[in-house]
Amino acid sequence: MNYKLIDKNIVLTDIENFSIKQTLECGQIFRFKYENGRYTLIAKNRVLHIEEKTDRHIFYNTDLDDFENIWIDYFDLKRDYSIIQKEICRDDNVMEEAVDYGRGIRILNQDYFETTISFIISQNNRIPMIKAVLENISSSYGEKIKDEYYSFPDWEALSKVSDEDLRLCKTGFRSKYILDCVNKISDGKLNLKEMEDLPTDELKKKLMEVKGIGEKVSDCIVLFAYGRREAFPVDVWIKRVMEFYYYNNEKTDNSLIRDNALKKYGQYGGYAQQYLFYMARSENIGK
DNA sequence: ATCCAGGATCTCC
DNA sequence: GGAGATCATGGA
Repeated sequence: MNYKLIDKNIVLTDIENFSIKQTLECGQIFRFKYENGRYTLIAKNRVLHIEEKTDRHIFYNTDLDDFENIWIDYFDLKRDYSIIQKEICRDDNVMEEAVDYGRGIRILNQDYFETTISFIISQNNRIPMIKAVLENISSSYGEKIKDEYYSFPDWEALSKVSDEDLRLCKTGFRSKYILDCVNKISDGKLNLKEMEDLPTDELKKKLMEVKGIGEKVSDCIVLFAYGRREAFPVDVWIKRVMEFYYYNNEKTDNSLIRDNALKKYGQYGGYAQQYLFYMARSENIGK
């Protein structure tokens, strides 16, 4: 990896297995857009513009301090993904194809609260709708960063919002789940920061005490926010693509799919899941 | 119009 | 502990 500051922009070169397009569009994050040839990401209370060229990425209007102290970790740039890719592709032709398809995916290290609320909203919902709801919540209850960009609100800001008002953001039946999460935090029954040291199974169970967080949503939260890369969320896409390729096109219980994946991919389950999800959804496999 | 979406809960057995 | 209906909302 090589990076340098040129005119208030960070130019990143010589890095393998990184694509901002694949990283943002693989379904792990919702608060971004693509416009005029570059991505705009809202995270870490900042607005970041990123352009991807064949031999480099350009991070606009940032500095070395932010890049080194925030974005390298956020984009998981220090990890060697070639080891992971080689390991999960062993005796697995389907995974080879999936890795080849999404080789530039990095699993982000996202904010606990925003990720929790985001994946509560994700249940029985579509990605464009999830993005719209999160934008509604941010512009209504977050703080203005600059221009039309707002931060995602913290739990204190959302604790002042009524169920009725939250529904105006198109959360639908999920508003009561969001409020249950916020209330548990304000009551001290849930502390997302303190939970970061728990073993993964206990962390998952603790999250699942919140109404609206089940097995799959909990898996997403621990994977995308708490760095638990062994987690293997089984959603409709993973279910379809795995039934198609690994289960002879036969209906298979989510719990069985997950248990088998945990055994097969071990500490790399989350990566395997993202490669499969990205390929399946991008190519409409199994649908 | 009917079905479905990065599911979870509630009810009933 | 498993099957089935239900939950808002909007796009296909």
